[in-house]
Amino acid sequence: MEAIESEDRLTCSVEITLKVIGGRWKVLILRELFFGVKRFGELHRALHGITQKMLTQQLRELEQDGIVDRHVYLQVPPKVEYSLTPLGETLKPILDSMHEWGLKYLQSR
Amino acid sequence: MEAIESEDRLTCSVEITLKVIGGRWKVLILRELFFGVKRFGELHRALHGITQKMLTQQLRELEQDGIVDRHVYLQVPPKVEYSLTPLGETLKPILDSMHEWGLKYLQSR
DNA sequence: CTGTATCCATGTGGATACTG
DNA sequence: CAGTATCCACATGGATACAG
Repeated sequence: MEAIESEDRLTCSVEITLKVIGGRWKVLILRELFFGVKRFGELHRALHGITQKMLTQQLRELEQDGIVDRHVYLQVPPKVEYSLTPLGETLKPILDSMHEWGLKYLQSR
Repeated sequence: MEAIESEDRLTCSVEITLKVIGGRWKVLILRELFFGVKRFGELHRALHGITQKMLTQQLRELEQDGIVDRHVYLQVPPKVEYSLTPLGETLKPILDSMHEWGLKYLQSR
């Protein structure tokens, strides 16, 4: 799952949404960011098992897709904060309903 | 994306939902089935570019996940109809909101 | 602390041919 | 008509080491 490129010709806008949130770790990253602003290290600790490469990669894609904002503090040691953009916030109802559906799905099996 | 196995230990129920609908062609297949019962060949023609293998594979996974129902008519030539299960129908609001979000996303860029 | 760079294993999806 | 069976290319994701 990579960031959405202009060459993409997705036939269905559902696929657009799926491409934005469909990365291996993206919904987990978004869940953390719904709680508030997080630093790189905080995200790294919160998402057990993710590698630095993957975290960076997924964050870059979310950034390119306009979902998360990256704020770099020019200091040593470096400090980078990630937060949801207004567009990113609009994903919350969808993620919530997917959460609800997932729970019901598990109960029904 | 494969069917959900009992060994899966997904930390977040959003991921469950994503796993069910996240296959390469699944949301497109679901869109067709929201219109009503469809035969294998109808789906094959509707989803331009999908191979028989992929269509079969994605349908099997949706079937295993309890989303679609497969009805085989014992006749020659064979006839197989696919439809949404009640559980599958409950996905419609989510797909609808993803559709809405995708549209707004495209407009905002 | 917050990343890059490299290399590599695996999975996912696709082309093609064949079948009950 | 509705599939299976092979074979294969590429993308995705991960381990590890290194860097500003």
